Amino acid sequence: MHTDLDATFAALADPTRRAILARLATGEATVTELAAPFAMSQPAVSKHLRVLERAGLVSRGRDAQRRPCRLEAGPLREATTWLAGYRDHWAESYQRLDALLDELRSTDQADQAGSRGGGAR
Amino acid sequence: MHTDLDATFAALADPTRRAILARLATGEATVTELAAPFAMSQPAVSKHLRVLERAGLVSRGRDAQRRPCRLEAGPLREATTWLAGYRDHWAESYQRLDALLDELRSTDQADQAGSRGGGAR
DNA sequence: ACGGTATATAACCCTCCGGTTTGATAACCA
DNA sequence: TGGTTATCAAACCGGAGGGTTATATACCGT
Repeated sequence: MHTDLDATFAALADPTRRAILARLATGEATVTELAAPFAMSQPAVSKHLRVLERAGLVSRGRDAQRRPCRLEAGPLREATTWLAGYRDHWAESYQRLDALLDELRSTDQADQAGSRGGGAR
Repeated sequence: MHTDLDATFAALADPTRRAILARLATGEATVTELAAPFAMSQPAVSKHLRVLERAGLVSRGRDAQRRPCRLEAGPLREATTWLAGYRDHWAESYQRLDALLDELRSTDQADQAGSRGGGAR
């Protein structure tokens, strides 16, 4: 379980991969679809997908040549469960973090790039 | 903003650093105290602390020669806020998460005075 | 069977990371 | 003043990470 969190957090530490996850939150997508928005080669994106897959954050099916990617949110839940262990500390330091969090809530949307309305906002 | 999450998740991706945070959750500690449980040199631990400090997860005071470390949970909250954007996806496949979600939701409402939509499920 | 599309693999860069050992800095204690 | 304690800084090393280009693989459509 060490290792799970290791892989999960490491996978989330890259903005390209977080953007891929945000895109996948809107539904399945192929590798080329996922690669399109980025200014990098297709193999680079494939590597990112491999990292996400190894972390269990993405699974892939098969549709002819295409290999559609799907979000697997299990590891995200595990990560959140781990973070929840520090909830009390957020609360302690909350008052002086108030401003920061307000700012964060607005900038949050940019990073989540259209990842459906349901969540944090 | 990307960079914050980059540094935060990258810092959390190492089990030694997570252990350090867990230790600091119980109160301040000096570098040597933090280094004691680990089978690695003190400079290695200092390096980990620097990573945590750069990520804003740890701050340090000064007590004579000692440089006590203190947990700063702000980035953890930031990370959780990001993860919360995927709440709906966890919920799809994991009903046993209800307890955690309820707990988180009630905290959010208390802390943020309903600024966040309660619409998740 | 052929050409095009979608994706993976290989080989190769360069940088960053986690660890080491050694030596420097700074503050206490006598 | 000298010695001890606590911590940092520098130099180094092996390996992993993120990127590239070029090439192979697999499947479709005709």
